[in-house]
Amino acid sequence: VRWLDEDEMRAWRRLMQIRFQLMGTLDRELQAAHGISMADYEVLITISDAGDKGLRMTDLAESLLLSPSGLTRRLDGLVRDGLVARQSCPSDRRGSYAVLTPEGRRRLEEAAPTHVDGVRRHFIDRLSREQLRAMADALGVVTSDDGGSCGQPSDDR
Amino acid sequence: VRWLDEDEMRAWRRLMQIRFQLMGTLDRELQAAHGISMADYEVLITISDAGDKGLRMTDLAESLLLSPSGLTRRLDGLVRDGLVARQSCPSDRRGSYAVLTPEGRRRLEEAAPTHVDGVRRHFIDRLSREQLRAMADALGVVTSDDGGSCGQPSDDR
DNA sequence: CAAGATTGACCGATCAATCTTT
DNA sequence: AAAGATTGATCGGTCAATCTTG
Repeated sequence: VRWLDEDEMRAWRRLMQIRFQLMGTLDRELQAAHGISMADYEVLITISDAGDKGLRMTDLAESLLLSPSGLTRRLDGLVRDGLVARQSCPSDRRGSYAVLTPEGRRRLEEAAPTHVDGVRRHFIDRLSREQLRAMADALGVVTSDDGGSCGQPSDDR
Repeated sequence: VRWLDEDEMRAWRRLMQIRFQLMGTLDRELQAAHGISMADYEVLITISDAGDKGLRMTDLAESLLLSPSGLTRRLDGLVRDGLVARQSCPSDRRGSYAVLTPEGRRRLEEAAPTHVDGVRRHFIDRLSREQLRAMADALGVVTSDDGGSCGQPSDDR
């Protein structure tokens, strides 16, 4: 076995570390300022990006890397709080769309500046433009084509 | 508000993506080959790194970025499976040490090559040495001094 | 039967409360 | 009292099973 040398270990350790630290920080800031978790924010922004007609449950689950049941339950909370509504699809009555309520859109628009500001303060603005590009390129190599196990929440068995 | 431009968005999105994808892949590979989750592996390796006398629960929880109760429960499983033992501390009878059992050490030594191989295949070996150093440097800037909100001093060097 | 979505059982984490020892 | 660790309640996620529609 070829173990990790010092450079390799440093890169690996920091990647593992950032995953908790950065998300945790952004989550706490968003919660404190707007009472919305990062998980909720990601749901809202994903629905919003899909346009006015909303998004199929299946597609939403895939975007969020969530299992179908996981999505159902995450949506339950947002529906209960009145930020999202389920809207049944006329052409295929099996499916349903998740759409933002006016309240949901309002809350998202309130929260978005806080979120972007957090991403800037804790990540983007700490790096030079060259570092940013290098980072995106490197992460792109890593995330692309991960042996077929990427994307789907439940996959190879 | 200054929104994210294309480069910035790309870096941010990929960082978010990798957190699920890479960990998920390594977890599945480790599970399939040795029946050990990444979570378990991290416990074992942390105890192992602490040397033969083991590690106090509190210190272990801090290393793993886990709450005290979370650690108790994670250890419960490993103790039940015979990989870790709790050993009460003679000088302070409130505390206890987590130590590896011989079986635990054996399983860790079996799993380690698989783990390192996975880290190489899915991350390290996809990057050049320059990319690796740049990535570590950039992540170091991000992880260090995150407003003090999330314990753990970064292992900067 | 297959596909979209939900439900039941369970797992792993957290906070708040508790028990023991200092 | 305060500190180390565990326990009870609960939350958010997964898988397997289910229900409905195509």
